[in-house]
Amino acid sequence: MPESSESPLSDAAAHEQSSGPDVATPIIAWFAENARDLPWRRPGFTAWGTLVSEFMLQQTPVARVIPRLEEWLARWPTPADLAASPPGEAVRAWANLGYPRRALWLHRAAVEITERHGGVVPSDVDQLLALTGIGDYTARAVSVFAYGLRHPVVDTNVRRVIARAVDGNGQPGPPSAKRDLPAMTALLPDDLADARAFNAGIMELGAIRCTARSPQCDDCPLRDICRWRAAGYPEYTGQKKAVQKKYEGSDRHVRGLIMAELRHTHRPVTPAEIAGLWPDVDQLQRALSGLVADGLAVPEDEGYVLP
DNA sequence: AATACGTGGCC
DNA sequence: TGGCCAAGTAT
Repeated sequence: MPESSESPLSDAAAHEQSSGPDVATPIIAWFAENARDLPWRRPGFTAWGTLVSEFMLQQTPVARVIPRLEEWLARWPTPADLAASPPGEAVRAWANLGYPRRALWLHRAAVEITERHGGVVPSDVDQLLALTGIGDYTARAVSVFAYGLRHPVVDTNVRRVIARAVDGNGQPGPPSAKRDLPAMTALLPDDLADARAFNAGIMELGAIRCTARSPQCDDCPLRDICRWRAAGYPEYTGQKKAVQKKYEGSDRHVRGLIMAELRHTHRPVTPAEIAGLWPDVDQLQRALSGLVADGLAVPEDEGYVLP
């Protein structure tokens, strides 16, 4: 009799019978050997640091985030420190990370954490979701990575790995909490530490091996069980992603020009200076109004300043 | 549900 | 060159 009677099936293996091959075990093992050395994986990294990193990582590449994150945490080591600064300083420190509303939202979240949670980043997903700028991904990421709670964490990397390895599709369909969370839950190990490592590992796999454009399947821990690979990498036939609009000449572009100007000075930016940023007066006015409406620019006597 | 929202690197 | 992509959220 083999050792199966003496070594019971692991939790992960137990899922196998109803849910296909075990995805978690090879990913956890791979992650233990291949995890990048990133700031938020350092021992002693705080929950606040995790929250800040997750805000910055929303749609912005890791390499661009790291220097800004380190500056940010040196300047504002706690939520209360950030809450005590003007929001405009957060926008300035955000620099070129893009989507500067996130800086405003992060500042607002810091105020909320200070007021509602005594300055301690909450671990509860629903309390995190109630904070400004925190959605389904970030709430779970903070709860899991900062506090070790057991939840599925689903980002674009995770969705892509599951689409390929489990569903046999080259790309995931449109994001859907209704489908994405159950799909990840079905793969999640029962053990707390394993669940955390699996969440981090599958995200890392999507980020550095199972990438969108050039997957390195020969070095993938799932190469023997990946359904997309087994099927010969069929073209994706599902719903196409909405085409990203051209940036050059867009309203976003003009907003970006104005924001760069506001960040680079502590003096009000005059209407004349703003007028010099872009030839189309109507578009410039539209961008400026939008920024004021968003709270990123504030009109003063002399011109516009950060909040 | 579709769209707006920055900035830059990569092939 | 230019389209695609990047740890999403709010509306």
